[in-house]
Amino acid sequence: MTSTARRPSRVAKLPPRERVLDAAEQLFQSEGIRRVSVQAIAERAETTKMAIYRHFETKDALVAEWLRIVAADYQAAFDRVETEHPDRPREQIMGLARFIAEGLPAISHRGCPFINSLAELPDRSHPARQVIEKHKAHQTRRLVGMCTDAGLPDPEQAAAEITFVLEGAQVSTHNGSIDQTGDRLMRIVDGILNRPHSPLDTPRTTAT
Amino acid sequence: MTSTARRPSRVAKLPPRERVLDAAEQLFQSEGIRRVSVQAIAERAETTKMAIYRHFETKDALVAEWLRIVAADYQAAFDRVETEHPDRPREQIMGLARFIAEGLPAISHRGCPFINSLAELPDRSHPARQVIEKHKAHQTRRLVGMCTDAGLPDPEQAAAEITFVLEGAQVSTHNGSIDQTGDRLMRIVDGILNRPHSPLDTPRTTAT
DNA sequence: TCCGCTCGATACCGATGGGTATCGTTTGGG
DNA sequence: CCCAAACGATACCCATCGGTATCGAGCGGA
Repeated sequence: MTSTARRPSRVAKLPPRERVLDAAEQLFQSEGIRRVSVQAIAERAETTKMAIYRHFETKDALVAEWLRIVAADYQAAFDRVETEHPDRPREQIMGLARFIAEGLPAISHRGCPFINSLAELPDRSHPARQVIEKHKAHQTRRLVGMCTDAGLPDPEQAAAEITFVLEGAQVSTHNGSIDQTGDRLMRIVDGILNRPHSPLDTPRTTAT
Repeated sequence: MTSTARRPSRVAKLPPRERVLDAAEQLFQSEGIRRVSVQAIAERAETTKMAIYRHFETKDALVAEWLRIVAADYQAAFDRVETEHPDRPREQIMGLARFIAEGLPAISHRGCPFINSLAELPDRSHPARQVIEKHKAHQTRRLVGMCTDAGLPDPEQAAAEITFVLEGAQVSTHNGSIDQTGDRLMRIVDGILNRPHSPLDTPRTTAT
């Protein structure tokens, strides 16, 4: 999840812009956006506020850039499961579920960055919001594609169900209302993929 | 969801404390907690900041009180479906799902108050956090009870799945990544309840 | 060598916001 | 009728925070 492997994450002699993004990543994730001041980011990045404003127009721009990076991490996860399980859409989806499930412990204190940012940025005009919406739309499209490839009946509905479950698992992990969310999540997704789709049964509710 | 039926919601000649709670409810829901100043609440309630601080120790206490009210609304929804469908746990659960599904359009701009508050209040020690956790735990307990009564194999797992789906539907509605979330949600919950439980699969607690 | 860019440091500005003090006015119960 | 409590209004204090201005030190390239 928080992609601690992307960059050394050890603030060292990286160029300041990278150090700032590293620091922002850590602080935004653990403390939230609005609770973290630019000053705090500067200190954590071992630089100054001025240096930050040389690289980013405003704090909002920095937030948007951070979310772009997080989105790229998720995209990378999609890419990885696709290359690891070529032409095996079911295993690709299970790989995605595992990616989320394994990230759950890391977000148990603090939630999913997208969900949190959505709550912290009510303005739809905020640049970060557009990053999120674009990312989510792209992710949904890709998941629907996998469900289609997996031969699931009504792939859009299946993608919706998987999305709901993935998001919900993160929320429930965050508020601690349910235990063993990782295991439960894997079992649920497995159940969705291996559901016996009785051909007589399907024309029940107003399916598309 | 936002329970516009609970109180007149029309700021009139209610006692100031009620007017403050009304105003806080509307503003916190639509704008978020941290973006709403006490001053703004006072203006909306047609009173002053001082009057607010006569009834609430701090802003945090007001936030907690607001969430207590929201939680009570949800509890009322539980009570309602139980009395409307006595001894029919499946219909009770469907009623809950419908309660959430019908609330989705109202939260399409802004998300579920609990999820949002969780994101806005990272401190586990915040009084509002304890309200949320207590409420979520209670809700989970009740849902597990319904699943048990419904004779579902592994009721805890079923309750987890339903919870995930309900939370996820709210998140996905908020970020707009999926369309027709209400219909999809109802179909999913229906599928969970009417799933053919293969008798070999789960020799678990065959609770009544 | 010298020019220009980036970097670091500090001080500052203006706005916002939580919370308090004060004072005059309303209001309802004994 | 009278008093005390609650109310409304205003002004204020102080901390935080986004963003800016300035100045001097390093540093790479021509």
